[in-house]
Amino acid sequence: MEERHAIQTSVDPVIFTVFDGQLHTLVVKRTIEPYKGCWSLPGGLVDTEQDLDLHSAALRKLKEKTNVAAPYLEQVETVGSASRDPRGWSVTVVYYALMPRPEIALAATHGASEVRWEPVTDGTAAIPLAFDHEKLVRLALERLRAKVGYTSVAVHLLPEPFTFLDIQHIHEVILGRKVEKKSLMRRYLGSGVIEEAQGARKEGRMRPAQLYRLKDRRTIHYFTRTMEGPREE
Amino acid sequence: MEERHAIQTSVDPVIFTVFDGQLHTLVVKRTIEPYKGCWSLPGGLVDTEQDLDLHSAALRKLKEKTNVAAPYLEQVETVGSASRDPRGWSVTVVYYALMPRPEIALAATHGASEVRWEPVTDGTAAIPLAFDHEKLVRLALERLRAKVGYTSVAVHLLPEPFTFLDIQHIHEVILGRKVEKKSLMRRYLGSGVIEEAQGARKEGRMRPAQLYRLKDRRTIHYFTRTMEGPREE
DNA sequence: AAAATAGTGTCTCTAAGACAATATGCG
DNA sequence: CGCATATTGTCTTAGAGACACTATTTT
Repeated sequence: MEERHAIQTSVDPVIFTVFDGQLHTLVVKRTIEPYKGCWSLPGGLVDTEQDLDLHSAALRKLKEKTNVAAPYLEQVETVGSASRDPRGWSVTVVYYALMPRPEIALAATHGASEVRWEPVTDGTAAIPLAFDHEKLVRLALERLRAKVGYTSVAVHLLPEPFTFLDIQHIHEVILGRKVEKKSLMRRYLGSGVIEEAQGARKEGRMRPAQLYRLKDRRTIHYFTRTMEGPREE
Repeated sequence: MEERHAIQTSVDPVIFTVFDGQLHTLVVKRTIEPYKGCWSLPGGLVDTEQDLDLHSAALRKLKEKTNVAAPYLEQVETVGSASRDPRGWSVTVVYYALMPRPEIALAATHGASEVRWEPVTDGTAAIPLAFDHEKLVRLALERLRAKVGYTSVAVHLLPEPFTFLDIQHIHEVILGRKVEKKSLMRRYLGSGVIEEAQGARKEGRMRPAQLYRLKDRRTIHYFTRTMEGPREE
C-alpha cells in the first residue's frame, strides 16, 4: 500500500534572467545517475525534514544555486508520470523565478559540479537537458510570455534603478518582437507599480532618461488588456 | 533517505456544475480516518500502478464519482506541506472540472458512503471540509472566476444546445454580478467558439431563442480583454 | 394586436497601436 | 547651436458597457 502511493517529489525552478540582449535560464550539470553529466534544471527532491512546504523548497533550491533569497517566484504547473524518470513514478512542481542579473552569485556546490546560464531562444534551451526538463522550460517560458502581455511581471527581471528603455528592451527580449514604448509608459505610469528614483542615466551625449524603481518587489499588477502586437493588414 | 523524499501524493478535483441558479461543487463523505465522517473533495492518492500520469489520475477520480469521462479539466495549483495532513508531509495537485449538470450520474462507491452537490456561495462551500479542502475550493474558484473574464471557459458548464440567455446566466452565476448579454454575444459570435444548432427554444409565449453548441469541447478561446463589470462612478 | 423575450444599433469610453512633434542635456 | 535620445501629443482602432430600439413568436 505504502509504496503504491508515496512518490518521489521534486521542485524544478526555471530561473530566468536577461543579459547580452537574451533571455537565459540556469542549468546545472548532474553528478549522479541517471543522466550523469547532462545539464538539467537546478531542482531537486523535496526534503520533508527541512522543507516546510513546496514554496520554501523552491526557495531553498534557488538560494543554493544563485544565493538570491527573495526573487519573484511563481508556480507554473506540476508534471507527474510513470515515465518521466527511468527510476519510476515521479512528480515535479515547476516554478519560474525572475531575477536581475547583477544580484546573482553563482555557486558550484551541492552536487552540481558546474552551473551555467544557457540562452533560451525560440522555444527552449539550446542544449539538450536531462529528463523532460526541456518541456518544463517550455512550460515556464509559455507562462512567462503570456503573463508579460497582461501584467507588470517583466520588470522583476531588471536591476534597479531602470529606465523606460530598459523596460522596453526586457519586453522585447521576452516576447521576441518590437513593443511600443508609449504603451508601456501608459501602463506602468498609470498603474503606479513603479516610482521615480533619484537621478537620471546618460547613455552617450544625449538626453538622460528618468530612473525608476519598483514600489513593491513582491507583487505584480494585472492590466485589463493583453498587448497584441502589430496590427494585422 | 528514501522516506525523506517519497511523499504521499493525491489529486483533488474541484468539480463545478450549475443548477438552481447556483454554482455547486461535488463533495464526498470520508469513511476513514483522519476526518472520518467529514465532507471532502472527491480526490485521493495517485496510484502508481494504475495511473499513467497526473491528468489521468484526476480523470479516474472524476469517472469514479460522476461517471463523466471527458469533462473540461484544468490543473489549478499544487499544494504541499508538512502540516496539511496530520499523518505528515503530503502533496495534492488541485484540478477544477466543469460539467453540465444533466450528464452526471452520481455514484456512491469506492469508500465514499455519500456523494453530494454543495452550493458554493461567496467564496467557499457552505459546510466545513476536511483538511485544507476549503482553501483548495477557494483556489479553484478564484481561477475559474478569473478565467471566465477573458476566456470562453464558462460555456463548458452548459448542456447542449444552449441559448445566449443560458450563456448570460452561467456568467452571472459564476461572477456573482450582472453581465451584459450584448458583450457576450460580441465575444462568442465573433470568436467562432460556438455554432448554430438546429431549432430554437421557446420559454413561454415569447420569441424563441436560437440554439447553439460548442464547436470544440476540448479547448477554450482566449479573448484579449477582461470583462470589467459595471463602470465606476 | 398585445405580451414578452430575442436580437440589433449605436453612443460612449478606455486603452492599445502608430507615429509625429517637442523637450532635454551634452558637446 | 545641433545631435541623439527622452517624453508627450494625438489620431485611429478594437472591443466593452449602457441602453434604446426592432424583431419574432404565441395567445
